[in-house]
Amino acid sequence: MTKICVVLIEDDDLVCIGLKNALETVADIDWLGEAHTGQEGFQLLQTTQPDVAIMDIGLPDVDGIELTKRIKASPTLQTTKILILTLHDEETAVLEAFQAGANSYCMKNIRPDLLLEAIRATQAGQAWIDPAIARIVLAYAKRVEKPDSHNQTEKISSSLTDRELEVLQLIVNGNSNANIAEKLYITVGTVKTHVRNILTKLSAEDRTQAAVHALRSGLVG
Amino acid sequence: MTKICVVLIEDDDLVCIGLKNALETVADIDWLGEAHTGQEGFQLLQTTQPDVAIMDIGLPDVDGIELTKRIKASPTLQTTKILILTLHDEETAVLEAFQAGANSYCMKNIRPDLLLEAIRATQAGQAWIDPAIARIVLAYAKRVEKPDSHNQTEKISSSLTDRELEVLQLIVNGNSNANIAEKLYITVGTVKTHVRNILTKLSAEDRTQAAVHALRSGLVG
DNA sequence: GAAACGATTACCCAATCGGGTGATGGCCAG
DNA sequence: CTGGCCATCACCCGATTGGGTAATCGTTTC
Repeated sequence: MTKICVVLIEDDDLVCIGLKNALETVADIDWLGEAHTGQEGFQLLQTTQPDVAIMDIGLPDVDGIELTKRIKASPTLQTTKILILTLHDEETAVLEAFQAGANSYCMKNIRPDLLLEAIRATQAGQAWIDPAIARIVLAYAKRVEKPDSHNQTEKISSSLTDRELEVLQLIVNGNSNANIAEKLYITVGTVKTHVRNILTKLSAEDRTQAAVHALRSGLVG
Repeated sequence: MTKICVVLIEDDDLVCIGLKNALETVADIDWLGEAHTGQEGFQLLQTTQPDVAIMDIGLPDVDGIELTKRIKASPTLQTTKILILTLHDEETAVLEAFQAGANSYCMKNIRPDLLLEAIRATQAGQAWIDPAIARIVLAYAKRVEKPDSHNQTEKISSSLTDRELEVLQLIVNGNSNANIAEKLYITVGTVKTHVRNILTKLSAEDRTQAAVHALRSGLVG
């Protein structure tokens, strides 16, 4: 059996040591070394050419997302898979990392046995997404899923007029009635009428409920 | 320890028996029964009110996607999480299932121990996506680019305290400050303080923006 | 041509919300 | 044991929201 060659790029010493101890002794893992900064990490990658690079997002110099882009852009590192290991669970960080070409994404509090599972899946060319992260990606996928939604959403949205949908979208985007009025070149009075009609049609008691309903049902993005 | 109540909706007898044997003996699983058709399954769900419903997509009458929609539309089954277990790894099926509101998605060839992991994660409100499926969802999310551009990567959200998260969840569920106070057995004054802190931490101007942010970033369900 | 519907505007009023300020007690770490 | 963090509560006040009611002006549809 061929071992999986792994390097770690992580600035936190504790995490570094912990992972090394946890993985070094595993039969099918070949621990090639670790780096503490992005620059250093890139050097290490060039010389070791690992199967899987485990990396933090929050590195002191070059962050994990930038490093991911460089790896994907490097002709000599095309076979290296990237496993992001981080504390961040913010939407932008997660999506940016994947956009950059990261293969997998784990939280630092992941159980060691699951991390091992993740490393193997990543090496095999699969994407392993931490459940906590999966929610974010899903929420995103759900939000962009809509260009061709001709299902039950149709019925609800058909009860809302075009103008009302427009107002609803602005509500979801966090606008006050005054802001909406400004953006649609109508008076606040009109906006209030639209909002009231929206609330009635969606059986919502206030704009917050309307926004949540709209997002969950995919009425708007 | 409270057990996780589970039902299975699956037309293939072999898979049915296999799963039952595999899961019935697990300590924290309470096997409430199984159904072989969508109709039958819906009945079973109504009477048993399980924590997690494991279901096939390819059912003879009402398919898993339709059934998922019905569950999500049913007022009495709001707490039931849905774990799709199937052979299908086609993009449309996967995306449709998630759009319908499925929480997790596993392939039938999943290893039993990982399935167990998936059930637990699902019950806990997380999304467990099979690595093979994750690739599809990711590829999709990647393909559809984000139209909304200017996002100033604020590092936030994880700084919310437990209590604040609790309040945020109630906001998303459409509660007024008075309602939240009632449900948490605290006064409105306290709720207002929490809400103000939430708004500050999330850089939101009002509760609606906070709710939208929470939903989008997966902070709450 | 009348009826129905959608978009627009205005006004009043009560409830809710959000900002500001300040205070108390519990708990934990240095 | 002191300072910081968290949860708790109380005020005040201005801004915003949502409900009710009513009116005008186009389209579209029957």
